[in-house]
Amino acid sequence: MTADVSTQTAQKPLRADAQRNYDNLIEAAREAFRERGAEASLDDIAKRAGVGPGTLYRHFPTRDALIDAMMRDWAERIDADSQAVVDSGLPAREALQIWFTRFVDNIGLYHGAAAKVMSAMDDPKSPIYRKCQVLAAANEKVVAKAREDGALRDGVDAREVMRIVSGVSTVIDQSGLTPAQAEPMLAIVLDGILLPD
Amino acid sequence: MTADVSTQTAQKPLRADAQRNYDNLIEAAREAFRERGAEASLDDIAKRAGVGPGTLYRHFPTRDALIDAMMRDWAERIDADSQAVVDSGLPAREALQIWFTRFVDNIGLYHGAAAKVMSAMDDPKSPIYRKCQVLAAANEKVVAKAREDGALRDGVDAREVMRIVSGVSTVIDQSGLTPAQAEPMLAIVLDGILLPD
DNA sequence: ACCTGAACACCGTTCAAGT
DNA sequence: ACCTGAACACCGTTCAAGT
Repeated sequence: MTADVSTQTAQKPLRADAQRNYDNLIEAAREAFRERGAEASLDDIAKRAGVGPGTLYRHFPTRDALIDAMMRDWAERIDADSQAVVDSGLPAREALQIWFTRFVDNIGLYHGAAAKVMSAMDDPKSPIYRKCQVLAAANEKVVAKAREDGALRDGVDAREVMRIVSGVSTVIDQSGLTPAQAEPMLAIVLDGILLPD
Repeated sequence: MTADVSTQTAQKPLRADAQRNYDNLIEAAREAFRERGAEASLDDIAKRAGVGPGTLYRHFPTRDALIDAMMRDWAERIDADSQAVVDSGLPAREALQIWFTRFVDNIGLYHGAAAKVMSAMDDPKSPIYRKCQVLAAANEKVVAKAREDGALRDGVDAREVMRIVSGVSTVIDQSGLTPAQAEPMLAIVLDGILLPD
């Protein structure tokens, strides 16, 4: 189940120069997206990577395909974070609080990332859909643990929890707040899904 | 306090042809934004209004200035909705539930509107900032009423409530859900801010 | 098999020339 | 005082020519 992360994905091996271009493009994209946000110029990314624009398009036919490739290790980080929380044995409120905080951190890859992940959540045609499924599964796991502990209100659905925490993430991202400023909103969510007392 | 809404804003009167162009541009913008979302082509809007692109820029030097003009009656609708809820005499939960639902509806003017309002919320330099202030004041009023009724948890801040409901609105908008599908998320917010029992 | 970069298209923005 | 539309700049996207 553990994939080879050092090269492309799980595809046929690339020619040496192509592999280098591929890696350079992803690195350049990370920089550019961090600096400029989700609308970063693809031409600029190609320039930073030292390749022609055609090469970028060869490897990544769409902007989303490039973003998807940038997020390779992201899914693994998500899995690790959710597993750590479930294994921690912490009480439900603390466990969920940590998980939500990690959620907001992880989804804030660059300006506009939270919104992009959100649109992909319900769109199976999006290249990022798979990544969202990983996030959904991780969230489901943490919420299920809290439910087993008898801590959740009746009718609380993991999917809705994921949606609302994504919403909080978008607020942080779009309003230019720091991740720490998500805390009051996350407190509302916690009180909203946990049984009182 | 009630403004003349049939012409420009509260500015000097425009020459007759300029006023017609101004109105046509706003109408064209409403159509275009509804169809194409927040990134609608300005050139296309000018064409729809039957004017040159220069005319659009004369009246609205930035995209946000045009959006702000489109939202003229919006602020009044917000005010009316919040007042109606406060005057209704409904119990806090029902009142807030109706207000939040209206909030989500109102902020979903076109695809991308919720995110735009959110970014303007904490940015006094945005042309839309004033409109956000109106929304914030209306929300404050409804939340204050619930607090007077002794229905709110300690430490619940109207600003945070506005942020999280804006977040819910963005989820609806970005994920292509219907406003009705906000209900489970709004239920979480309600349980999160109201005193149990 | 992969890369380059010129070429095209589209759109935002400005401004000189008009009325 | 206001409008027009040509002109420019920037960027996404394609593709013929190269290695």
